[in-house]
Amino acid sequence: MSTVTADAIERLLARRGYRLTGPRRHLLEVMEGLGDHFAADDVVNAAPEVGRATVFRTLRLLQELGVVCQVVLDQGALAYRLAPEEHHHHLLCVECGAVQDFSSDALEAVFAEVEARTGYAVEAHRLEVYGRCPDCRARE
Amino acid sequence: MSTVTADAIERLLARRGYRLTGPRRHLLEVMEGLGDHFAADDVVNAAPEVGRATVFRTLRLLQELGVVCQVVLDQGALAYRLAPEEHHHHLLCVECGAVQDFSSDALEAVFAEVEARTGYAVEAHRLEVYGRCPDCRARE
DNA sequence: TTGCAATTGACACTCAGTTTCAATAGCATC
DNA sequence: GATGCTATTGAAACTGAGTGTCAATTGCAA
Repeated sequence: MSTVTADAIERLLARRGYRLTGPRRHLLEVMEGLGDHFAADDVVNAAPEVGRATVFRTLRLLQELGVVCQVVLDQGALAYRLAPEEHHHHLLCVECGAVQDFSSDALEAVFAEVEARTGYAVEAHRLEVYGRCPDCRARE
Repeated sequence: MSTVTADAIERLLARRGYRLTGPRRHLLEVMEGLGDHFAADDVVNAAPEVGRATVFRTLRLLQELGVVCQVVLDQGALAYRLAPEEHHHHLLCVECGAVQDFSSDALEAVFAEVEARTGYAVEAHRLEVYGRCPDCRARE
């Protein structure tokens, strides 16, 4: 899976005219080892041989490419996550911090309603859901 | 309206055992003058006689009381906003930056589905919708 | 192999938010 | 109205997240 991902991203970068550099490869590997979500500085610390600015630049680039997405934690802090291909939302456990993805068709109806009521043209959105995961619920 | 708000908040603070202090009064007034959303530092700058730490403490307190809410801007930066009483979401114009509120019953169905599918107990959520407002759409 | 533009790293900087702690000030009580 | 206790405040230094600059490096196409 790791090689598939690296391959896919390699092709993605080339197709968009970006170079496949050592630091970019390395950062992707590091992120795969960081769990379901991580702070920018986790990446900086886990890749000491890569410059701080490069970490942030790469994080931004990978977001544009759809490879990485942002997660808004319950207190408002930002974290990052390797993104699945499809459009998705995040479900966060407020107790253990786990993050998992979900998608929902019903959400489209919400946006259609909003457009009709407000006259806005909806272009994007962010939905983060906070709750307690099955494991944490069982544990108490 | 301004006095009603101040009154309501005064009672809210007292009811919860907080003191109604000069800085708290002053910050509320300042926020009312800052438009539909503002950065924390906008408040710091607009109230130079109040200490920086107090601004952040007050912002946090007012969030707990439901008087102020956070807005996640399209690039991920956090802003604040005086909150309407009811539960609501934000609709942001990516062109002019305007923020307005909306609510949606259809969203409840989404959460019910998520709970059923994942076993999570949903406790809270954040939904920000980005688009172009009627004015900006007309202007082009 | 070469050349050039994309990329990098070091470093200093900004912006957002927190911590600490002594000084101040609400507010309940007398 | 004065008193006293505790919540609150302000100054200042600090952390964490992200950006800007610019000379040096390096993919990669030719």
